[in-house]
Amino acid sequence: MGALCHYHHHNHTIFLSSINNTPSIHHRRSKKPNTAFPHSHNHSRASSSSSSLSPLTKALLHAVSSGSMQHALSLFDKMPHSNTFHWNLLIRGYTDNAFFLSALNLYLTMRFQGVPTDHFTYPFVLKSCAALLNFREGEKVHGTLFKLGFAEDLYVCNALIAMYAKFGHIASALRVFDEMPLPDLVSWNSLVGAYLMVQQYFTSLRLFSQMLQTGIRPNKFSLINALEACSLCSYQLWGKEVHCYALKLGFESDIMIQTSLLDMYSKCRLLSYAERIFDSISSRNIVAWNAMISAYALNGQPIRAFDSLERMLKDDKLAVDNVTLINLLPSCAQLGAVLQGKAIHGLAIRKGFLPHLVLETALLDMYGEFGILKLAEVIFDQMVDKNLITWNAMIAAYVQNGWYRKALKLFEELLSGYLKPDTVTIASILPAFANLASLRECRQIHGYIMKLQFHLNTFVSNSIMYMYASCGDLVTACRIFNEMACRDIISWNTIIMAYAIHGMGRRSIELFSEMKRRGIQPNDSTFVSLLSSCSNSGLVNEGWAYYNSMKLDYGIEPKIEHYGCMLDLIGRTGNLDQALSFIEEMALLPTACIWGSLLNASRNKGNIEIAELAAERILSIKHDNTGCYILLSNMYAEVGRWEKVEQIKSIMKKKGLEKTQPCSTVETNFRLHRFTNKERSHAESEMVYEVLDIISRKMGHSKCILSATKFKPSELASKTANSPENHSVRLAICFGLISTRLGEPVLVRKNTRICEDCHVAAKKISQITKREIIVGDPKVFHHFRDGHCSCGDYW
DNA sequence: TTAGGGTTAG
Repeated sequence: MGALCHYHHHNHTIFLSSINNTPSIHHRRSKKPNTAFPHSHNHSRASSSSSSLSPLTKALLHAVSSGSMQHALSLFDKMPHSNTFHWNLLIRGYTDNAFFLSALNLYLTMRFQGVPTDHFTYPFVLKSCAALLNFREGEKVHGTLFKLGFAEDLYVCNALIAMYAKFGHIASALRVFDEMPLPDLVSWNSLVGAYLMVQQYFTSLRLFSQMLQTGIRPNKFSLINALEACSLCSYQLWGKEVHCYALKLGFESDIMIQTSLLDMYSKCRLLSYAERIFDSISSRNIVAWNAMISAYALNGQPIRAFDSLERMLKDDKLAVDNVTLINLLPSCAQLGAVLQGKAIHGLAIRKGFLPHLVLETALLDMYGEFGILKLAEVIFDQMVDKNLITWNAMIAAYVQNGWYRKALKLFEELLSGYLKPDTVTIASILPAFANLASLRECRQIHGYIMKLQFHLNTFVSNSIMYMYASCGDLVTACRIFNEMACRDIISWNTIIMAYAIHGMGRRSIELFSEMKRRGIQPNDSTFVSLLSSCSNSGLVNEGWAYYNSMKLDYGIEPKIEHYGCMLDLIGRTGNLDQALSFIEEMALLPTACIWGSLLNASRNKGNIEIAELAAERILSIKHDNTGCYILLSNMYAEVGRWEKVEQIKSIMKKKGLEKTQPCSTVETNFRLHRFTNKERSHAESEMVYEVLDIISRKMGHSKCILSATKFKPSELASKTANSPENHSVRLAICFGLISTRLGEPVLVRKNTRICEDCHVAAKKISQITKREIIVGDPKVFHHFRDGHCSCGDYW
């Protein structure tokens, strides 16, 4: 391990410069309790040595120390002259045995009866308030002890810091610390711990460093705190520095320090360092094994996590505890090992580990990742004890599986309860807004987020940006990006994706260049954004260039998403042979998405043979893919193969699949207007049809202009009851034209992809009316301006 | 008689 020590010469050294061997300062009680206060008269007696204690007092002391509170209470009741010392003893007994409410009540009785309290009383009372999370009472006790003159006592102050830390009231904890005459090691450790608890890792590290500078020699708890802070910042260099310091102080073979180091290296993504620490532990206990199992999951080595489990059971003959199981679950999720996951669930039940808040939340999360939402819901509903993390996990499970409505419902339920959402809640729920909400609702949640000050969090800002972009408001998405104080790689990937969704590939490329200029290293997601942008905008050559550069210049191996983008790009060129050979040469097994991309390409080219092939492959993977049936059916209809159309219709009927009812929406200031095909129930329907009629006439003989469809036998008109002239999107566009301000774009959102006729019509309408028309479908936003569309007529 | 402790869920 000595090899790690060279790091203290590094520029980033923050701690070691202040490390020396000065002995710790001895802190003495700074000030005697206020003896002028009337209640303190028999204080000195209370502190006398045990040799001069009465037999009854000695018995009470013994009872409390051995934890028999019943006995202690009966002795206390027998006392003719109980004093402060006796009361303190009893309060201590209750606190030590976790009867916090009894401890607090006893203190209140003490005060009520006029028994004087002293500086020994308060640490116990404060600890009880903290344990009960009783903020109100804790503050009251603080007020009382302040008035009584105990607020400068070292032990009382330390207990106050710990209590406020537990409440998450960092400002109060800091104030107590700042007003202390001479904070000691415990005070510093408590404050550092307090900042850890409120997740302010950098501040806690800064405090740790300040502590070193004042010459206080840290103990192992200081180092454990510092290591946790380093791991949560994922800052390897500082972690290594603390490691050196631990060696210097002789904590090399302290198992708690070793476990903390292991965990720090694991969270800093230095798995081999973590393994070396683990190997150096002479006698491994369950905590060390659990930490190692967690390390493997965290670093994407789930198989090794299970190997460790086996070694732990066999070599060290240790039994699993609930933490072991909690740590194994993410490995199951990574492997998609449903059976093993369920086996662990069963084991947890047999071992009597359930109910257990953390274990249940971890199970819920795993089932969510498996996509087995029914089981996740069962766990959630049956949990007796839930916290915010549990709620967030359930919301995330819904969102990740596309159950947005359920997610929104749960989110609303959360808001109406006593728990308050945090940044994780918000970042988890925003994709549901992005998918389902109107712009007005997006603005509402945005306002709410600003009120909570969560918009300052990069993670949240990224989600807000994406939400606006997917709801059609690219302008606001950009403004948020520009106003962000702290952009990470995800911010850049998101803004590039935002332009991709809106078919503005050139702008995506500019942003990619700017990102590189600023020294930000692109990752694999950056290329997903960039390649989809090239594909959506028809930048074929650029797309190929980036695809090649990704591998050559950045060493990023293409994932299935990258292949999907490239296939869309190839599809645009209409070269289906190239598309087929691309699929064959892929290093990964094609998914339903890949075949979907080929299906789309063959539809655009009107190649029904390849479409059939693609559809067959899709349905062999996902046999309930409605969109696939519909697309194929439409293609058969276009070439007049009605027997095939009927056949698909009957298959769908047999499988219980229903065609999604196409609908388009437009928002005015106050509400969302929804149109289906041939809609006549809208209040303004008459006006809408009048506008549609005027525009159709302006477009000229609509029939011939709009007949851009490649195959359109005359019989089609009679077979399709649903003529494109009455498609929802046109009604929505017309309503948008009359209900929004001139100069503003008309924004229409659609739940299915726009048909070719409507696409031609929308281009024409944009030209005739000189208005920008934006039509968003589940995949892209078409920006129609002056008779052209941003998608380059391929979607 | 008086303070804090390693692994654990989003």
